Amino acid sequence: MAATKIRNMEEFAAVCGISRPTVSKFFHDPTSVRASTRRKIEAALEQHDYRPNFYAINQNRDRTKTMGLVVPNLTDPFFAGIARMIEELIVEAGYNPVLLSSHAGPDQEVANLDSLRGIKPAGLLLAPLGRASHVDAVGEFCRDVPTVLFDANLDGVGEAFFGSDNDQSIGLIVDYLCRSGEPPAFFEMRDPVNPNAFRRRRAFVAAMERLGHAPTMMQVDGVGWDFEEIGFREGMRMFAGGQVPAKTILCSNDRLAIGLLSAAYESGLRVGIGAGSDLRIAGHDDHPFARYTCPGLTTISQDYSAIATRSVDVILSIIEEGKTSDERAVALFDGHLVMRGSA
Amino acid sequence: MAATKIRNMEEFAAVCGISRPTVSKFFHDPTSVRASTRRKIEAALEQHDYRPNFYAINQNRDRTKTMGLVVPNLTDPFFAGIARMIEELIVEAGYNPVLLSSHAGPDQEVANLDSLRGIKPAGLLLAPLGRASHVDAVGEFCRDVPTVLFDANLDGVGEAFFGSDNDQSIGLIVDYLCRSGEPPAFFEMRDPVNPNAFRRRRAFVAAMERLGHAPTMMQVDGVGWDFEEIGFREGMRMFAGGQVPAKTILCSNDRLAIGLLSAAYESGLRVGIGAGSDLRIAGHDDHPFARYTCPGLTTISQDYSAIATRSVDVILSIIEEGKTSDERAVALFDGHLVMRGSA
DNA sequence: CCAAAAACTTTACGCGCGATAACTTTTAAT
DNA sequence: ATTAAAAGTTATCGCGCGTAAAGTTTTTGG
Repeated sequence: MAATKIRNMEEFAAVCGISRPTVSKFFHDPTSVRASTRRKIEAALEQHDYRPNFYAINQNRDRTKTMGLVVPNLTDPFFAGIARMIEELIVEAGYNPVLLSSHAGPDQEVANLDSLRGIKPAGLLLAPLGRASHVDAVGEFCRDVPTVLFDANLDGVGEAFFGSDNDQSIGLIVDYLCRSGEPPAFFEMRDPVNPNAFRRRRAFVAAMERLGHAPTMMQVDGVGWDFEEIGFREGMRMFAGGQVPAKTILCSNDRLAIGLLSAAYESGLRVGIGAGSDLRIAGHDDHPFARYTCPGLTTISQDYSAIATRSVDVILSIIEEGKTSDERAVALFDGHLVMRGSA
Repeated sequence: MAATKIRNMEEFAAVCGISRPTVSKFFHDPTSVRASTRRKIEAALEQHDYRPNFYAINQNRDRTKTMGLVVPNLTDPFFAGIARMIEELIVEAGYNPVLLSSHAGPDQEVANLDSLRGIKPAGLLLAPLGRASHVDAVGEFCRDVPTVLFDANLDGVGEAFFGSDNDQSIGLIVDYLCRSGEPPAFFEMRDPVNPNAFRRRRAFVAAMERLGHAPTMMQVDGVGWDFEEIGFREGMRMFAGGQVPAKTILCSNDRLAIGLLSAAYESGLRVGIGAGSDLRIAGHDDHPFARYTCPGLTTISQDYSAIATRSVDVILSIIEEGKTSDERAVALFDGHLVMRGSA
């Protein structure tokens, strides 16, 4: 590190012995300059730790090298996990991810997009709140900035959508549960905040009817994102006095199931598939802790990796090659059954 | 929304019927202009949705209105939770939080600080990786940007540190465990990545010796952040054949305990305080899922709220009032015992 | 070795805003 | 009503970089 402090690209170019426009080109794309000049610049870079002013670079750009990444709730391990995957892919592609969480609701979702607008992102990867989202506001943003939705769809919003096929996955686990024991009842929140809940409800009804069973719904009260608490509280109520309202319960998501399992344990009920068990409980999502419930939670694992990869691939190609097709790409990936002890 | 698109502050000022410097003042601080002109501007704002160019604003600033927030691992619910708390406080104070996770290790921690440097943040709230951190690089950053550490301390780095008093909290739970049953053995990773592990180890030894017991350490192999997996795997090994290496096990953190509880269950051992129980398991941190383990996990809840509040308060006062004292503020907050069924 | 192509240099302008100076108008206090 | 203080106006500069035009040097290929 030399004593001379470099203030701007002009000074740095002087140190390199190269003109400023060429240095500017170098920072835009190192391969666009002659190998010999590139070496000179890189040599100078090692001695003087200069970096172009981030704000000056972007001031006159319509699009920057930042990429928005907005998820419903970062404290939900599912979204934390997929956000991390996507973040890595974005960084690999040479973009700068800006991670925001809409946990406070649709207003914050819009606020997130609003603050992103000021940053002029090259694109946005958005897992919307879903039914609760202010679709108009989100849609308007998508008209200005290339956007790919994932996890939850909003009809016609964004250039593409990638998520899980709830019909397939719920069908799969309903099939399994019916085949291996009594048909399941469906445990969910009456008025859920999480995006895919309604699709799963419909998928459950469809799957049960397909198999010739009347669908039993267990819709519990509760607001917000504290699903474990809701599952636990309503479970305690259901199981009061050792009552079992159904021999098999399929939860709309693993976090509800985790609460329900805990309630069953507290109520002295044995959950599992063994002979002495009182009921079976299954979930959906393959939550990071689903392996460690007691017993382990039988569930559906979503293909996070496929969702993340496709989402990033598509947003990048839209940004870098322009919109190639008029069609809105949609792909739903299959979930896989993960059999553990609980069902 | 009017048809005329506003391109810059000049045009917007014209629409307002106000001069540009005054409009500039308004955006810097709305109360700094006369109420009548403020109304004019706000009226125009409702019709033309103009926002000052983010990059142009910050180009000539040494310090911006952004605040760095760097944590070791966002997929760890503990850090996700405290990050969210801090984020809210930062937003309330009128700053823009930039959230980064150092999950890939010390190199990424430095890379995070490096990319923050380009953004010229007003300050940084840093939960460092701890022992693994590249202390020199982190320290150098702190000399340029006001920084408050939280959760884990690095000696002499940053303007202040706020965290939990591991001596107090471990002492508290060791006391409780010794008083209510057999003295605990300490279950931890031999070479932990998480910040406070070593302090807790020392605190455990000290607490046991204070009570006149020989400290029993159970140090297991395993690398990375997948603590539940490590706790489960090593638990299964320990409990093989129904063996119980100790009647009471205190885990270095809840995530290890969650894995261990699961292993105990799988091994047919009954965890709890009841008469028929085989062993007791306790943790530390009051993980969001600690309530829902089977049985519920007895643990220590850290005072997240105090840590978050103080950290933000101090960084704000340093930024806005300058460094008032030469002393590096340090405060350790007490943990509280949360008694559940597991111990 | 020579011509064409590629890369580089010099010069100059613009982006959107912050900031200041010098001057004018409005407001508040006597 | 008078006057000083407060607020607003006009004019102008600078920030660090992108970018384009015109001219010069270096590289490449036959």
